[in-house]
Formats: sequence, structure tokens, C-alpha cells
Amino acid sequence: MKEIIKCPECGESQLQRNKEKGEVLCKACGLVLDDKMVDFGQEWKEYDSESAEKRRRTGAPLTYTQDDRGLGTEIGRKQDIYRLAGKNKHKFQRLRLWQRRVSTAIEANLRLALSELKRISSLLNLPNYVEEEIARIYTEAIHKGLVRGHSTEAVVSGVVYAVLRMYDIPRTLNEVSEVTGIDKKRVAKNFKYVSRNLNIRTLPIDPINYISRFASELALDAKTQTKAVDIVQKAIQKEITSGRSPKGIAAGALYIASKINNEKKTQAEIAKVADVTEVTVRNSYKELTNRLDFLRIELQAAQAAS
DNA sequence: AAGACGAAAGTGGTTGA
DNA sequence: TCAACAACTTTCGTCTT
Repeated sequence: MKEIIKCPECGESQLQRNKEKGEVLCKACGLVLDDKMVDFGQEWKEYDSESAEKRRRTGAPLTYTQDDRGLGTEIGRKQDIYRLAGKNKHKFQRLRLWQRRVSTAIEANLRLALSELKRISSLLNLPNYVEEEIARIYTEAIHKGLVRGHSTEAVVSGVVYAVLRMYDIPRTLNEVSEVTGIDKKRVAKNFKYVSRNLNIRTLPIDPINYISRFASELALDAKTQTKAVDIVQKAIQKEITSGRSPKGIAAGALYIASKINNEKKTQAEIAKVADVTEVTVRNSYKELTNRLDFLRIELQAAQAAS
């Protein structure tokens, strides 16, 4: 699947689709062309042979986002049934009985969880296949009895965040908390809970994942964004980043980059989109400039030029 | 007046005895 | 399990532009 469009910023044609983030970005200059893009091509991806095996199918798509996997039909309630003529009445009663048998607690819970998920994923602009993955993992969770004794919504929020982390989708805990209505701490708790019990491994967040999103929210030039990425990479090499919040690092790098490229944003503006305080931006900024010599030089040069 | 800076005190999470 | 600890937040006063 190759792109033939050229980047409007630098003319290079090395565009890269980033399905996870719903973005298209230019490899050369880092410009984000479309960050609300969702859903291209197949809705699932083969990550390993095992999950691919599970999801490969023919015929009507089997989907995890509907509790009966898209194959079922609701059978009407009693009042409706008794209005039917004799012959049909009997038939429908039998069907309803059958449906009641398969309507276990699990399915009822799934139904609730999945309608919640639908709401969440549309608010977060998640690609289809991510929604599917969340549904799949929640289904797994419920079959392992992880939901018992826990609030459905809370577990869903944990699974949502876990999948976002698995796929490097830069959404913060706060954002998940906001759309789910679950307290931030509980989201984090449930994230750990499901990760532990389902053996989901997640790496620490790479600050670079946040940069393109923050930069486009601030309407920063592509050059600034590239610069910020560069700064973060150097910072990682020097091991300045470990133990620090990735959001803070990304924010600090963006602040410096914007200063260097003469399109300075205030600490407050950056703090706002990065979802950290000004103080954190400040500390990160200070730490980065202290430890990375070339930044001091470039900042001085920028100041002299203006 | 707005922005940047930093001190002080409080919070929640991690770590190591 | 508890205490020490580092990072982050909130608040606020003071400098700088």
C-alpha cells in the first residue's frame, strides 16, 4: 500500500501511514497531513500467527463488537408474541425460550460493555480494528472471570487504556478517564489489573508518540516538530528521560523547539495541550537544556536572530 | 500586563528494608 | 507492610520582557 501523494511541506513523497494514530505523516519532515483519519483497508491486522489464525475468516464478518458476534436477532417480548396467530405463537415461544438459555450473565454484561465501548471509541476517534481489539480483550477478560466483582465500566476503561498502550496510540490516562467517566486512578488500576491477568506487555510510553499530536494541536510548524523529535531522541540517548513523565519530556522538547524555530509558544499553552503543569514544562525544559549542550547554543543563536 | 521563574508544601506511586 | 524517595502538582510571590 504505497502513497503517491507528495508532502505539501517539503515535496518529498515519503509519506507514511500510521494506522494506530490515525495519521499520515511525512517521513522527511514530520508533517502530519491528516490526524483524524480512521479506518482504511482491513479492520484487523496480523500481529502474530496465533491471533491471525483466530481472526481469519470467510463469509460475513465475525465481529467482537456485537455481543452475539453479529449473528443474532432479538426476539420480541411476551406482549408481542401473544398477539401472533396460534401457529406462530408456539414457534416464537420456543425461540424465546432458547434465547433465554443462551442469555447468560456473560452475554448481558458483554452487551453493556460493548455499547459503552462504542461510545468511547467514537469519542476517542479510534480506528475500527482497535475497537475490535478492545472488544476481543474484554471478551477474554470476562471469560477469565476478571469482571466478576468489578464494575464493568471500570474494567472496560482499563482494557481501553491497555490496548491504546499496546498499539502506541498517544492518548493520555486523563483522556480515557474523561470519556469513560472513570476516575483516573481507577483507570490506571484496572489497566494494571487486566494487563497482569491477561499477560499484556506494554513498554513505557515513548515521548515521541506524543509529539506529533501536541504539535498539530498547537499548530506548530513541521520543522519545529522534527526538531522536537530530534531533541527527544538525544535525550533518550543521554538517559535523561527515564523515570520522567513522557508527557513532560515531550512538552519540554516542544517548548525548546518552538523557541529555536522562532514560533514560540508559552509554557502555559504547551502545558495545556500536554496535560501537565507549567512547572513540569519548566523543569523538563531546564533539565534538557542543562544536559544537552547543543540546545544552549541553538537557543542563543535563535535569540540573537530575533 | 503577560510570561517566566522558582520556592514551598502537598499528593500518589515506586522501591527497598 | 512501612518509610524514604523522586516526580509531579498547586499555589503564590518575584523577576523579566
